[in-house]
Amino acid sequence: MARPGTPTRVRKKSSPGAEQTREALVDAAIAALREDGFGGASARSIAARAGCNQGLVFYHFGSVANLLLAALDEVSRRRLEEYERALSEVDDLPQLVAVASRIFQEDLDEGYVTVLAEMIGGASSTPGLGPEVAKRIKPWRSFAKAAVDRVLGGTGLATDDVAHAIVAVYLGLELLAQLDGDRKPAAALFEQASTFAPLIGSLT
Amino acid sequence: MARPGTPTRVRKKSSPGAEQTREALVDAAIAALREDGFGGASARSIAARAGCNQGLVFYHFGSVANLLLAALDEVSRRRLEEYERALSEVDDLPQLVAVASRIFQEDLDEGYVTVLAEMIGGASSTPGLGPEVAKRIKPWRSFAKAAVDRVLGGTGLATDDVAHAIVAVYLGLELLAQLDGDRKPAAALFEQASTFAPLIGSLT
DNA sequence: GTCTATACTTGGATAGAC
DNA sequence: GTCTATCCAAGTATAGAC
Repeated sequence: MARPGTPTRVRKKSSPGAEQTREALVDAAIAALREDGFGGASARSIAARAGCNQGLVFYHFGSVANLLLAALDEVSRRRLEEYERALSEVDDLPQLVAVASRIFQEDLDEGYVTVLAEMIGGASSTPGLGPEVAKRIKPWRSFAKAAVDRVLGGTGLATDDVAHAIVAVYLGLELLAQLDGDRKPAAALFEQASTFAPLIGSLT
Repeated sequence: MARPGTPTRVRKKSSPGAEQTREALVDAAIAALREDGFGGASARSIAARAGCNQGLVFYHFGSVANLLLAALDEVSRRRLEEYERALSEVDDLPQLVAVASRIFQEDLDEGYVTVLAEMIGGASSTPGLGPEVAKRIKPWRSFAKAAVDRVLGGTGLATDDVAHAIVAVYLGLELLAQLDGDRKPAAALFEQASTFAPLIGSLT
């Protein structure tokens, strides 16, 4: 939300190497996007979170936009790894909904989807950023399609469209949850979905 | 009425009246949010679009944030009016999907949902803006619920959750369409929905 | 590699002329 | 009511010391 209180510090003040600093900046950028949004993710605010100097943003990443893209890369890497792990347990639609529910809860708690949504929304005001963000969102969409194919494949359904809708719901629920500061409606929705999943599953 | 010697000046010729300027600024703010996003909607960029001076933003609205909220108000007013008109033609789920499809297409073409999504996303980086935006999004949610109730009411379904999901899909599809510069996936999704609507309708 | 200092730019906001 | 001028804060980015 809109910066109440002290921002999250992700690194203690010692004398680290280059790799530590890069990581600290990426983590700080994630935190900044999550807590202050795209507009609040400035070189200065990120560096303050990382406990290092503002100039290091440009030394290590060349520009703020590049650092934010690196943050998006990192979030994608972490989550898709977790998603793959979770998807391997899934065989049918009810299971998928249950797993998706748990994972989405994690995503909201950790603010990962916030990072996605803020980068997508923010891309419109930074020339050239859009295509780079799109490139990094693509794996999420591919994953969604793979998950849908796994449980609805061979049913003649247009899994492309279903996957697209799922990503849209994901982002939209995040926007609303962020706006309200309330994740309960999203949770309730997943509960509804889990009661309907067997029904839909039996239709196919 | 006008006394002799003091002709009533309806409007100065060289400069527009206050109301015209306000409207121009609001329209310009909508355009700025749509084309340049929240981050690109500065007092200077908006005033340039409106063809007037930057200082007038503060004279008429006090702050940029207030102008953006006025823009959101105007978008809500325009669209909800249109929505109400459209909803009155609707009696069942297939009709609702058809009407929603047409309206959503309009929303995308005119960039109305972009304004919503940008304001929601941008609110995280401007202290105090979140609650104000939430207040203005509420009518959209109420409308969605009313529409859902109209076609699914009395079926025991949790229409609150369904309406919440619909708003989420709406915002999410917009984010993705904006990112890709492509509205076709959203259109395809509505087409899918219109083939499934009768099926769901018959279930209830 | 990291820090300090600084040039440059943009944006929010106000004062005062017209 | 509108415009010009200006101040001030914040942000990007670079140079150079350590």
